[in-house]
Amino acid sequence: MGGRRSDADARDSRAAILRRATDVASAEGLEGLTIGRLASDVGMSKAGVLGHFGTKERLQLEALDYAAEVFVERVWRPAEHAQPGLGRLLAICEAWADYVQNPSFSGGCFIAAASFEYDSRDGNVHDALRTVVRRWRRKLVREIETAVEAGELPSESDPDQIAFTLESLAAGTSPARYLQEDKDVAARCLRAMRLAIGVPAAVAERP
Amino acid sequence: MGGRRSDADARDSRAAILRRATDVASAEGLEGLTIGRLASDVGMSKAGVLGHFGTKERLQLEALDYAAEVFVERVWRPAEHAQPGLGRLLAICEAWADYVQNPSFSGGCFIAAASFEYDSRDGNVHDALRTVVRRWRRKLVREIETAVEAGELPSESDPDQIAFTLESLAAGTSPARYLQEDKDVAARCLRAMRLAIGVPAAVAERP
DNA sequence: CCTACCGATCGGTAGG
DNA sequence: CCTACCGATCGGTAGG
Repeated sequence: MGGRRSDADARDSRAAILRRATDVASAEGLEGLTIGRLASDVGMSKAGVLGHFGTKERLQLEALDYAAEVFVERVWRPAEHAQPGLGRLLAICEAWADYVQNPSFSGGCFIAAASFEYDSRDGNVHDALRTVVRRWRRKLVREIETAVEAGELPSESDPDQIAFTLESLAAGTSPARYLQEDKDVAARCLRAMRLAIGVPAAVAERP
Repeated sequence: MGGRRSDADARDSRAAILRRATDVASAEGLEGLTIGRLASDVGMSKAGVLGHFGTKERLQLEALDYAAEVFVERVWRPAEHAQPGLGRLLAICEAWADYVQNPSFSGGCFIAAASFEYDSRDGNVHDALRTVVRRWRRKLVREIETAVEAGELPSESDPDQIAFTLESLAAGTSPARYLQEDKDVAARCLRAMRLAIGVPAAVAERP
């Protein structure tokens, strides 16, 4: 044991650290991450862990990037090939509601948790988070606008308002999973999302 | 300086510690609270601060109690004297949306932040939080039921679904204040709440 | 990638 | 309510 291993091994252990860091942070918070705990989790020394990232902040930023990739994979990817407009928007909502109930990290949606943790701090993590959240917001607004332009949603629809509501619903649903007795938050969340979008009855009623 | 002061003085400094603790925790998290920082903020020694509460956990629990009282004061109290049913429900939503935009603590709504922080931990703080959140949920559901029974809302309304949606909206709106550019989250939140309730047009359009 | 270490700070206690 | 202290742990560095 000890000493530098091959580049491939180094990449593997780096990835393992990052996965573990993201999972821990989803439950305990990005600020609650500690190098020492992470080191013992992955069976390395503190210096070994820190060597991959330099500082705790860089580790936090990389964990955020990783979580953002997972979010895109879980929420955007399944909807990507649906028809642009209302069809894709509803596919996004379905995947999103499913993600909220069945998240990829043990503490729930990392992005939502980090948003709460850093909304009133400043610094590089706050800024990076803001960028991630805004990018997603723009994607949502554009999809809603497409649906309105295609006549799939009423022309009086307010895309910014709808995007705001969808985001609030997805974020706000998270703590209900564990803190409440709610059995099927995905169904509840999706129902609320459809109402907010103003889905025409014919579409809302389909299986 | 030094030595035990009068009971009244002791109560005052206890209250000052609690106010400060709640404010700090709203921004940095209940877990991020430290006795040392709190002590220097209020101009006391660590032992002096801890003497009032015994342990950090008791301090956290008391901060939660205090924040819950403030929440009731800001969100329930202004609506208390409105007519039971839809009138009171809408008054609650107005006060709630206002509270989200203009919270009593510098980090935003303490309850929402703590819900995220503790949803996937366990322990006494988690349990206490769960109690607070459930009590509020029941109050909401009852108010919605009253409105339905009075014929102010459609008889097909689902009180649990509506209460769930209102809570998710209020909680999820919090991070939008700082993390997004959103100017008037109170108005957006309130609009989303009214839509979720299914407020009859005549009521929704009033000033 | 390790051992060995740094100063700072953590929650909490003893004793007054 | 203070000073003085406890062992543990923090993020990070030196040196190999």
